[in-house]
Amino acid sequence: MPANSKQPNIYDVARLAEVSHQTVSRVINNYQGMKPETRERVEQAMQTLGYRPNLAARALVTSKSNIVGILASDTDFTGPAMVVHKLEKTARKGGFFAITTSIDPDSPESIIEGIDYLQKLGIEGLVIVTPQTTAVDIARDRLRGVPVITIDSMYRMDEQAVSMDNFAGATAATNHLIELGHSQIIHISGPKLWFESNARISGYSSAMLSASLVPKIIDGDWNIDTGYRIGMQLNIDQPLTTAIFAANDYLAMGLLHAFRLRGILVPERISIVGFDDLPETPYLSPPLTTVRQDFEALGTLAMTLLLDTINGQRLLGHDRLIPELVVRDSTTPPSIY
Amino acid sequence: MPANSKQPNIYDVARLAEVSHQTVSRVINNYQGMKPETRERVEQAMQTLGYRPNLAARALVTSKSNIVGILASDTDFTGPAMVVHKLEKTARKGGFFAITTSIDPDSPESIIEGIDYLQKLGIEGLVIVTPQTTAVDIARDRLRGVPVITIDSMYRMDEQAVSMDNFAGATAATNHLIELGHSQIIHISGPKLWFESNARISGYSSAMLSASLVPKIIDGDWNIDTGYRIGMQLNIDQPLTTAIFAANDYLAMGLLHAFRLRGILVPERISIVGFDDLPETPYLSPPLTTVRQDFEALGTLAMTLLLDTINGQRLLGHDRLIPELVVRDSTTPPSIY
DNA sequence: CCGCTAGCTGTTATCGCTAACATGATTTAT
DNA sequence: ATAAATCATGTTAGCGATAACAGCTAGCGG
Repeated sequence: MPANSKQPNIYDVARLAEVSHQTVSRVINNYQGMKPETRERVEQAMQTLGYRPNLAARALVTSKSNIVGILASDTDFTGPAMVVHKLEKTARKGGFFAITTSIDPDSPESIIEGIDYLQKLGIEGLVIVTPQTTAVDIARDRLRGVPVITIDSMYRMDEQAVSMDNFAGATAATNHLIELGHSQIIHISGPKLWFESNARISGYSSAMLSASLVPKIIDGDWNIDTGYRIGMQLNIDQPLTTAIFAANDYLAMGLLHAFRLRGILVPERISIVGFDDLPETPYLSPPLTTVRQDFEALGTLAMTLLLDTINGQRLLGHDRLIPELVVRDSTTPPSIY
Repeated sequence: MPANSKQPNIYDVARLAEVSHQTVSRVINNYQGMKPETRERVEQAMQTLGYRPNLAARALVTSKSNIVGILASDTDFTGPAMVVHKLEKTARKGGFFAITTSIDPDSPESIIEGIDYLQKLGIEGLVIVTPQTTAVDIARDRLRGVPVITIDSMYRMDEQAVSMDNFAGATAATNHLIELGHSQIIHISGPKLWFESNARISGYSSAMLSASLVPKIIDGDWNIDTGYRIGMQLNIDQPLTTAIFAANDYLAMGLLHAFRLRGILVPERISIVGFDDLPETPYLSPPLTTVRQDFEALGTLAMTLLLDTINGQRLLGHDRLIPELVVRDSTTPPSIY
């Protein structure tokens, strides 16, 4: 095996098949209008030589890299991970390579660095999965001419984006509590810089106001121990609170744990709703009422849109997925006292 | 901005800086031994033109793609996600691009497809994060000459790999239970095809046998509802069982929930140990004793090794990380009855 | 004051492929 | 039967970079 180590190229194939290299190129590119017999011969030759087209050479001459970028935030949350996974799969199915770069969404430098890195590769499109506002602007500014699509940016409807309708999800969660008869409902929000947080806050507030109730928001983030800390400190008697809508399941789990330690019964004393429907939520004590998002559909949709745009088959638009309320045992009507 | 849309190339820079294109190339490649003044001039020109080297052209002439592949399994578990994340970061820091391809680890075709896909790009190295045996062999067979490194393959010590010592982790978990005084300890395993499962089974069995105890293994997988189902069905009285070592935290969480429903007290009646240290494990009821793995270190280490090998600075070897037992409230000495 | 050696910079060829045009062999139209 | 149109394939040039070597200046010793 050490002998002729070089990878065969298009000329080697051409020689073996006794055609010109251009004919080989035609076979590779599936050109219609050549003798089936010739094509056969070329394919035979490619087979026996184990020929593989050199993408760098092709990229050089066509100035098409066949690569799309994915800019994802540092976090290891399951949602984004599933989205990224589907993005990659869909890209591959569409004949593209997807290269994922993770960034620290709070550091503009990190974002710029990530985008420059992708740009070096000559990406033909970009999907941003960083649900944080600044990345999009930076990307559009630096990647002129390259289609950029965002996942989730509900409150900037001008953007080219695929979004999970967090507003609708939050509304559904809040309305569920309202319909059960709760009137003192607190929302524990996610971090302020995230698209999702804001959309959920809006959805919650809107539902509360529509029911002539007063929104009350406690600032949080996505972490379980934040939920725990808030749960340990929160005074739910004054003013009397009977329900909490947490911005994600981790917060809800932290709350559950804190209330368990404090002897506050869920759902008897207080109802809790989460958001995300993590795999373990049905197995919590009590099983958590939450909002399920179809991340896989989100990823597939986003990449499909992007590829269609690259291929000139469509212009980027705005598409939206509606999450679904999953009612479990952590919510009941408020008890009478 | 629509005017001269073309990206500037090395010749444009050369013209502006009044040097030859080769001199520009020298600047790009940080060649030592040119007049600082010339370099300055060239850098100036690159700056004003917004020049970016074309990687495809470079790859073509150097036959170095500067890309490494990551082959990861379909799963969305946090552990692998963190590993992949660090792999990418480390690759980027080392001047490489990392392209992740997710595969279905149970389908050889999917593996072959993924590898071929990566090979087309001309990857210079590959990290396999599919903790399942077949992928490695396929990769090595198809990617002759390209260094391949595996994450976790404890039981094939000949391989070039970085591994989490699941055997040691499982031993630690089991010994912890033994030292507490348990003698009837069941292991609920992960899926048989995974490296990790087998290593944990071995570690458990070995610890049991060393203590002259009889191993008892129930086949499971990684899913929480499997843990739940097993927990609902398991007869822990006959023979009397006082402790369970679950192959991962999800299984443990499923067990916890089932036992809660059945009124079986944890840890009073039965102790439970998990594996992984998911973020929510400290907040379970009771907080879970588990085994923590430093996935980030694992990813960093693996990619560092791979890049060093590509750069010819080292030969791939075998490196190993030891996980750490984290004792919480779900384990106590067996109660006397 | 000449030639030789460094020290910089320039010239030419080449990587593997596709685009654009050119050519030869057929077929069709008249 | 002959010009024109069609089909299948071949030829040439060039994408943007690096490699390898060539060439030009200085500075130094003799």
